[in-house]
Amino acid sequence: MSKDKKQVEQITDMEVDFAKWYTDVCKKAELIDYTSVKGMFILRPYGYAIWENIQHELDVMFKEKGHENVSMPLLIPESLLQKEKDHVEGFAPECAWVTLGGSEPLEEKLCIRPTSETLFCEHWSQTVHSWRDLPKLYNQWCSVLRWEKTTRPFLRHREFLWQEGHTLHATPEEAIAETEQQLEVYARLCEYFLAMPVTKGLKTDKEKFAGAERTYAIECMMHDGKALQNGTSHYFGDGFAKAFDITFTNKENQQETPYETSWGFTTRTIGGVIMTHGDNSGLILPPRIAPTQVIVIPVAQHKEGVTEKAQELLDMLKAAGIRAKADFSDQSPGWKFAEWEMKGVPLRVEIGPKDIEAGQCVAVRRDNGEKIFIAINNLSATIPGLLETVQQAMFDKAKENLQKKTFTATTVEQVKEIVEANGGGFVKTMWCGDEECEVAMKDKAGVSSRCIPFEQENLGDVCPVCGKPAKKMIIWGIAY
RNA sequence: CCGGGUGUAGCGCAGCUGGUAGCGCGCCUGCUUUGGGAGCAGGAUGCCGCAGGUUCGAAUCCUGUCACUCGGACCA
Repeated sequence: MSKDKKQVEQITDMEVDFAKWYTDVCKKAELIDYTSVKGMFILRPYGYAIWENIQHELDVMFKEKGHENVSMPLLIPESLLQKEKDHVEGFAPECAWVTLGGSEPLEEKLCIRPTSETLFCEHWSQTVHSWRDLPKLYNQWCSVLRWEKTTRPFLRHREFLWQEGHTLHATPEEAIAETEQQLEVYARLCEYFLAMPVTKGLKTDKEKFAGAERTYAIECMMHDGKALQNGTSHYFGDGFAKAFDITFTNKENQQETPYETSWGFTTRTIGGVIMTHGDNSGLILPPRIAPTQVIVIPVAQHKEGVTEKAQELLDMLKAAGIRAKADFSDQSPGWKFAEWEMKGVPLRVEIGPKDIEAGQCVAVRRDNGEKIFIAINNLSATIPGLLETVQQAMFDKAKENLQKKTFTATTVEQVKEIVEANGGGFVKTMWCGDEECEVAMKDKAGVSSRCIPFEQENLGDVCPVCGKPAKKMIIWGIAY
């Protein structure tokens, strides 16, 4: 084993260069690949498998809450996009347009959907007539296009996969409840399945979605101290419905305007998983979402009985409902260890001649490297619990990191010092609610508002920027 | 979009005072190995990012362009 080879294969240490570490992991764990068009990424089978698992868990939760999946068109006529003023102002700058059909110029140019509110609205304006038609609880799995200036794997694609939920309700109360309910679904996905602790809250007016009355979001803390938003849920009031002339007849035979929501979750979160859990050996995947939960590695597989025993273990694990694979390739054991660590498989099971003789195998945890000897007879009974242990340990570790990077401050100078010392972090302060102070905080301390958390604390009664009475506690940070 | 860096084999790189491309790893074949990225022997692989220009001749010089990347702005 030459030193040079190791250096070639190794990823950059995250302490040396976190950004390089991140892209190294994305590429070397074979999650993603670049294409010849900026911001257009290939999700390779392993990366797509993670998305499929996320997709499945979300889809189950959506359907439990009564949502139905639909498929809307890719293209939006310019006139349709322009119906809601705030919405078009927010999205038009990053829209891509189709102006030709074959060789014929189009009469009206068509926007490649950056999001589909307008399409749902147009559809509902024609199909919703009665209170009996409500609520509409729709969801779409698709990709959307936004012409971003800076792109990064998972974190910012020009085309990205997501789901967008769109719902229509008879009352504001019902719509708001829907918005909050779906935020909880996202929080559940992050915390229970992805082992990422979240901070739930409301976006400021400055940061809210174009056209929304309220935007809720969940914010996660990455290993380097930067914040990542994972999922947003918007309450539109009746703004869109009015702009698109959606009305229904209520029980009293009167015309009313319904209330709308939308909520979205994207592949960006996979970037969040990488930056929350990964280490210098590569990816670490939470067991509940890992495409492969257990990798069986035969040691000295040319020796009599080893391959057969490894196959036997694999069959046992699969029979126990575990997503398991075995690596029978002719690479050396050391190579396989490093490779599957890179790919973040939560548990490795080694089986070699010595183990077979002892009637055992060795399980190694990806999250902390711990080796556990397991009698082969007990394998199927032991592994599920071990996967649970890993899942929980990953959440606890991420939570610890979140707590370590969460601070409170009462002055702008303090915010600045904390952020500079920690490369980011969540800094909680009071806030008067004025956008001017929000902008000033960005200028003076280099942070933007992340959210006004549901869980409020009393950190005093004045705004650190203007000194006027403060209404709310807000969280600041540096966002991806 | 503004500023810095980088594009040469699958990966990492050398060659860049112009003369027609090289190293390491990987890959393929064979044998020996196998508990932390194995060893030996043989073999294959290049629109030198792309497009123009200068020149007898360009990976090398000039212009443009595209992509990656870091910072900033913008954005969810």
